[in-house]
Amino acid sequence: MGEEADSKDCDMVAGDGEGDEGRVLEWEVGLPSADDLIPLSQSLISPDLAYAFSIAPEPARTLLDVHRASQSTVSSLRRHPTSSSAAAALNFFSPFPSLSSVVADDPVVLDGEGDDAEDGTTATVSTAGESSCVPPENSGDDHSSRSLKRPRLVWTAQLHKRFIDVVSHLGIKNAVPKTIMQLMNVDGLTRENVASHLQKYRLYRKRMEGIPGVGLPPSDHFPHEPPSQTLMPMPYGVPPPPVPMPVFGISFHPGHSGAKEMMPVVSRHQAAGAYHGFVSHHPNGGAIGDQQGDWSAGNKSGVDAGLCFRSQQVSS
DNA sequence: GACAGAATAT
DNA sequence: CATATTCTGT
Repeated sequence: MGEEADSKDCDMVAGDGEGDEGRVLEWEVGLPSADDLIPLSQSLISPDLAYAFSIAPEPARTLLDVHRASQSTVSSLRRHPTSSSAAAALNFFSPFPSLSSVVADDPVVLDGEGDDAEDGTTATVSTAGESSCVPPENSGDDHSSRSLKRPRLVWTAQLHKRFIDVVSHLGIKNAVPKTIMQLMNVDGLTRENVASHLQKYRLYRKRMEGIPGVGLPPSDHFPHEPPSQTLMPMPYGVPPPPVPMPVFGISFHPGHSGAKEMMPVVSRHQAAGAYHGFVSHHPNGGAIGDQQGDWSAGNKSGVDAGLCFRSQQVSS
């Protein structure tokens, strides 16, 4: 109906070949170099592997596809000036986000259905659910993606980080499920997913009110504030996998017999698994110093290399 | 009705 | 315990 909004501000994506002019180096800190990334044109998994797991061959994706998806997301976000405050929060999208690693600079894909880009930069979420990657075609009656129960979402460290980033940017006040969901830009992530997590997050914070030693993030903040690191990551344990866990991963449920089907992705970026653990403090427990794990949200350098989410939204 | 948030259920 | 689902109030 009205393509008025050009993606003027969006052209800073790496589309212009050597356009170093438009690049913000700060954003690239910690990112793998171009050489480390798997080219978009290359599938993440080998054909054999794909076949073995009955994974449909991915359509070739180009940078354009990625950009297109990214832009559509951004523009769609822009189109909804939600509220005043939320709009303000969205602001950091266009001009010049000084964020180090928040939202939407890369579209996240949740659900490997097959029409979204997926690469090193594109985050992907991973669900735990049925064993194999490919859900049986659905014999008979199923109406594509509708009425299908999605597999349980696993909040990986990456996902959680995004969550935290977004929440901290919005400020607790504006951090409501819908907005968070939008800003996280994770395809397939639902409002209830976020709501549920948010609920937990809030509980966690509440529990921690007044506890010295650890700073709590400002409950609210102003329209434009740089991503102050003053946020309170829930204890997400992830960062350095003590044990060699090179694989990247799909977080599968421990429910399935030994079939540990992780994509033997060669990525040397360890991709965190699910976070393990909230601190379980007892309400009246005296000792609160324990840090069962700390949510690795403070991890600036760790750019979300890959969230992997595979939903069994069989279409077709 | 859509949504947020809390309460339950799995 | 982590998430999902359901319920309730706005």
